[in-house]
Amino acid sequence: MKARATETQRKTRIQMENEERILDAALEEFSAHGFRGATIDRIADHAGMSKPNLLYYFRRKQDMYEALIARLLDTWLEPLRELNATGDPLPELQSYIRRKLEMARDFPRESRLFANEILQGAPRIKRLLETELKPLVDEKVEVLQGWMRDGRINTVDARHLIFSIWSTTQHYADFDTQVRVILGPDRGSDGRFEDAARYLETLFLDGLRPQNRAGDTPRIRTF
Amino acid sequence: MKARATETQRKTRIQMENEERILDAALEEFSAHGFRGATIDRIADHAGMSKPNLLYYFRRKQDMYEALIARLLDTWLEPLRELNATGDPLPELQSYIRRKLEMARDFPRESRLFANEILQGAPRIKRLLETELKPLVDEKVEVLQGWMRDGRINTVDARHLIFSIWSTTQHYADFDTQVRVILGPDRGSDGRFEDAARYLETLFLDGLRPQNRAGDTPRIRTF
DNA sequence: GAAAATATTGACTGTTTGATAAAACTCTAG
DNA sequence: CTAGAGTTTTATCAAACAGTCAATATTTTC
Repeated sequence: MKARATETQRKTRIQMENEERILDAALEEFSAHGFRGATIDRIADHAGMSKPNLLYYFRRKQDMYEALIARLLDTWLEPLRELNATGDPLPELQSYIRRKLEMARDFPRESRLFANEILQGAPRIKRLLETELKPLVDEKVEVLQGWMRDGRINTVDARHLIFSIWSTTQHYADFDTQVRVILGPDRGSDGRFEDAARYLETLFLDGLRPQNRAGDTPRIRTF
Repeated sequence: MKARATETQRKTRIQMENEERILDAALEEFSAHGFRGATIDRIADHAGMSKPNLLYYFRRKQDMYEALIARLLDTWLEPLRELNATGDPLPELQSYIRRKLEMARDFPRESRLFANEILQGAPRIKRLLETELKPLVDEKVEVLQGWMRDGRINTVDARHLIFSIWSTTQHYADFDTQVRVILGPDRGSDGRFEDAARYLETLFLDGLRPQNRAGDTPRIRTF
C-alpha cells in the first residue's frame, strides 16, 4: 500500500469513487446529527460499505468531517467573493441574495453541516473562520461602506447587513422542516424559493414601511 | 416510593431543586451537541450528580429532552402571541423584533436547542409544530395581511416576513460564535445587540434603497 | 424518635461506538 | 499470466454509552 497522504493526487478509480460515496454519506449524517451525533456505522451503511472498509479510506471520523468542511467553506464564500465593488449597489446586493438563496436550495445539507458546526461553537473551524471568513467580510464591508458614503444605499451597519442576508437565506435550508410545516404542502420546493426570493427582494430594497414615493400610483382600496 | 407521574404536582423541595439543576445541565449539553450528541454522563457531571441519581429523576435521556422542549415552546411563541392586531403596525412589528432579539440575547441556549431540533428534522416536535406553532402563525398572518390590505404596511408575503424576523433575530444566538469572529472583541454582548436592534429596525422599516422621501434633507457628499 | 417515604450510591448489564490487525480477495501494469 | 499494489472482509478490542438493581443513606412525617 502506498501512503495516500504523501503521494498527492495519485488516486485510483476505486479510490475516487469510494471517497465520493463516503463523503456523500458522511454529509448526510453529519448534517443531520452533528459531529458527535453521527456514527461511522451509519455512514458506512449509508455508503453501502463495511465499517473497516470505510476506515481504510478515512482513518478517523474526524478526517471525513474535515474533508467535508474544507470543500464546503470555499463554495460557501463564493457568492460573497463575487460581490463586485464596481457594479451597481442594489443589483449587486440583489444577486448576492439570489445566489445565497440558490445555494440554500441546491445545497441544503452543506448549509446544515455548517449550521451544526457553528451552533456547537465551531470547535473545529474557528481558526478557519478567522483566517478565511473574517478577511473576506472585512473586505466586502469596505465596499458596502463605500456605497453608503456615496449615498448609493441606505446607511446601516454593514456587518449586520451581511448577517441578515446570511440568516434569511440560509433559514430556508437550515429550518426547512419548520418552513414546510408553516407553508403547508401547497407550494413545492421551487415555489417556496420563488416566493422567498420575491419577498427578500422587497424586504432588503424597500422594507415594510408603506411605499408612497413620487411616481407611485396611489393604492386603491378594494372592498 | 410514590409514583411521581400519577400524583401530579406533589413535589419535594429536593425534587424541585434537583430537577432544576438537571434540566439546566441538560439544556447546556443538548443545545451544544444535539440529542444524539449529548450524553447522560456529561449531563450528570455538569449537574454535579451521579448518573443513577440523575436517572432517578428522569428515567430516560429522552424525558429530559422532552421536558426542555415542552417548557421551551411556550416561552418561544410568547412574543408572537403578543403581536397586537389593534395596535399600530410598524410599532407592533418593531417591538416584536425587539422582543425576539431580547430572547436571543437572554436565552441563547434555548434558541440553540430549538435550532438543533429543527436542523435535525424536528423528529421529536414536528407534531407540536403542527398543533401549536402553525395555528398561531396562521392567526398572525391574518393580522399582517389585514394591515397590508389597509395599506398600513408594504405588501409582502406575510409568512416569509415572519421567517425573516425569526431568522435575523435568532441568528445572534444560534450563530453567536461566527458573529463574534466577524465583529471582533471590541463591542461586548450588549453593544452587539444594540447594534443589531438598530440595524434590524432600519432594514425592516426602510430597506436598503437610499431614502429620498419628501421632507428628507438632501444627502451631502463629504470629500 | 421511629417508621415510612424519599434520595443516593456502587456495582453491574448489554449494546454501541471508534478504531485496529491480519487474512483474503481483486484489480491492474508489465 | 502473474506479481505486487490496492481493496475488502472477518474477527476483535477497549472505551463509552443508556439504563437497571439492590443496598444504603437521608429526609420527612407522625
